[in-house]
Amino acid sequence: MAKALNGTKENPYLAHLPPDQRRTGSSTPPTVKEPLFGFLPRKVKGDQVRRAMEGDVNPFTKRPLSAQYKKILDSRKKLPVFTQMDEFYNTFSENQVIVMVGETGSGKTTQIPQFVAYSDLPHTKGKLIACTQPRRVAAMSVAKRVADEMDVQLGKHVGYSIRFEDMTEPGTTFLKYMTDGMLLREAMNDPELQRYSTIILDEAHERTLATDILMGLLKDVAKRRKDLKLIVMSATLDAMKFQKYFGNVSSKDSGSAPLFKVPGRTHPVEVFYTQEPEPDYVEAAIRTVLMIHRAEDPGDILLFLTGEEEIEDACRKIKAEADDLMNQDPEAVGPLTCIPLYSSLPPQQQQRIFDPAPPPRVEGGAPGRKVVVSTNIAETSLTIDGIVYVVDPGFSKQKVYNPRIRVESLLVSPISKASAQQRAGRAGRTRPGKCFRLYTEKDFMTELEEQTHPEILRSNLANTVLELVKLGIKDLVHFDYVDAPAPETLMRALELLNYLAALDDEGNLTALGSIMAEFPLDPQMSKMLIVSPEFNCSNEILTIVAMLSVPNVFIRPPNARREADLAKAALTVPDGDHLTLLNVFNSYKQNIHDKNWAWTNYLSARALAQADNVRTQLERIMERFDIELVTTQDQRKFYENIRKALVCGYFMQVAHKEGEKGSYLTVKDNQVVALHPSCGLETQPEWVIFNEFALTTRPYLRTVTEVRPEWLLEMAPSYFDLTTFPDGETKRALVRVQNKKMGKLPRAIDGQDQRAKKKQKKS
DNA sequence: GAGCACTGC
Repeated sequence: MAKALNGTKENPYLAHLPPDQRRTGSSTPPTVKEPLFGFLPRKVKGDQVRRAMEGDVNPFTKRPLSAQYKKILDSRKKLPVFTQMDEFYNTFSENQVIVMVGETGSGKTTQIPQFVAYSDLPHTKGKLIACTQPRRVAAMSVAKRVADEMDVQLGKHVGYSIRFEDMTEPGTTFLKYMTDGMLLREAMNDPELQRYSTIILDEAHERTLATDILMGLLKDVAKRRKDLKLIVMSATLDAMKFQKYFGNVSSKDSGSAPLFKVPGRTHPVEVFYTQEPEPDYVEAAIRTVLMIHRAEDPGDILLFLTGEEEIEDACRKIKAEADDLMNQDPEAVGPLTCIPLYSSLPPQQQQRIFDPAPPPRVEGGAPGRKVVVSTNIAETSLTIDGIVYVVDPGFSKQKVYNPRIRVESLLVSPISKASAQQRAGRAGRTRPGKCFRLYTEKDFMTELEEQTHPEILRSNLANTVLELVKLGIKDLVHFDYVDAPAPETLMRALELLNYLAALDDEGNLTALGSIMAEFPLDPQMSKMLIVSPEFNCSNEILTIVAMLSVPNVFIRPPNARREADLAKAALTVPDGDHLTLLNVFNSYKQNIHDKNWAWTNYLSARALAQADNVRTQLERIMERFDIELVTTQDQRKFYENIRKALVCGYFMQVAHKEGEKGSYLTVKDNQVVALHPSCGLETQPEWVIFNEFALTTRPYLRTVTEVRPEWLLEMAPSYFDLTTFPDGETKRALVRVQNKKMGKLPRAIDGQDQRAKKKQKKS
């Protein structure tokens, strides 16, 4: 039974004080101001909390509360969640798991964790409350806001934890905002998550890979740890699914976790559909933007398109046509600025979306208008105030995974209803707005999926499977997924991990696999990094891995392609793109004091700095496992050793040249591919390993390095076991290599191959 | 002779 904070022996609030300072056994009210007097952990009522919040002393720090605190408190009281505090405490006190629905503007992300703090009193027990976010910026900015609201310094009682930045103070921080991926990492080393009293999964409806895995883990942990509470916060449409999923955590629950619902605070948005389907959505979008500009009241426009090129193109066209309109009728049509927005834009240029709309061209003339043309980034990650009109063609680029050929690629696909709703909502942030959907109402009702498929169904799961095995989940097929991935996707992941020797034939984690899981990398990369000291090139592989983990460093402006290509050629290593990446990074470090070096060489300084950061992080992990950092002293072997180490990780991503036209076949999967035009190889070697299979205008291999076939046989004998290898030209080439290696004379191909050859001739 | 939706460890 929980005891109240009233000065009895069990008073956990005083446990940190020396015994003589504890007011034990006394029935007289405390002489010191104690804002949390009488608080029973997890039995707290709304009126108690409100009284504590209204006091003069910070209940958590015992310091006097500032005037700023009072001011923020007044604005907090106006939030919809705040008015439902009593209901929240009733639900929270009585249930281990609750699902909460809080629409945009309800204040759930900032308020609920604070409410929980008053109930859990985590600071008295050395525990923490965690609130996960899918994005780093959100974790950081919300933590800052909540620290202000609680009148504490960010990083003390309230902090955040994201990759590369831990803004928490052990022993002091009791409320921690963090990325979902970060909590998943923590779970790998503390599967019971003992540090936490309550875990809040925010934005669960986004269904990121990490949130989905956390839901499965936490459901299980909650069954074992009855003291752990969970709050799953989501948008309306998904709530029921989560309620059912968490329904059987406690035996007394009747198959459905309770729902706590808080309305949002947004303005109405009127939605319009087209009468007929639009054959060309970009053209229709441009037309609609111009129609709004001509005919609608002042207010900024947000247009959703799918990618960089499409956006830049549309911006040019909108600008040109809007200028025409204004010149034809300067009285009626105001000036228009068109601002592109996508993630690979430098942050400074992304800031332009917050610029005000242009003023009228002449005094008293038609007002100006701002049009933001954006990818999905404006759907969740970035909020632009002042948007009144949204134009939604109904498409976005989405990741899809094909386990059959093991290829992850981006495809332009129709969005979901939930996504369309989210987009429309962007028009109602500051005042009532309008949303123009460039598809018919019927298509909306019948063609669009309710929800975007969760990421777990659209991804290669090699990494996730390794993490799960490290977490002690043996039976991956029967893991309690919210949505189970395709069995074939799991099979592919297990197969890859087995070939990499991260898992043994029974699916158990090997010592190597255990170390691999510690690296925030794809298993192929952690494998080659771990084995690289054997080839005397761990310094170099570390750099290559870091470079492969950040966005493309090569910049190619449309108006300076030739110059950019020349700059790149000067840094190119002809044996392979991986080696070029190494060379670029080393040159960057050598010229680190020349601030213009990256710019003059058409390289992204931001991506290079990021690579440096990643490299440092990985280096620390290597140190922890005593993986040496070494460099080959024999210059003649320098590149060869690196290429051998690359094979140790990427032997399943090999292509063999077939014919003379530069066409390649991927080994075993037999996909016809070409080297990407950005590839820097000076010849077309017979054997290459590749980092990426890209499905764009046609299938391409990106980031390619030449390898020798005898290395394949040597480094990955089980994968290249010729007795089980599928017949074909690739196998015949490998047989020739093997025969030569074994000192045999070149001889006629064996019977099996004869048959294959005959078959090939026929077709 | 192309392009990189977005996020995360």
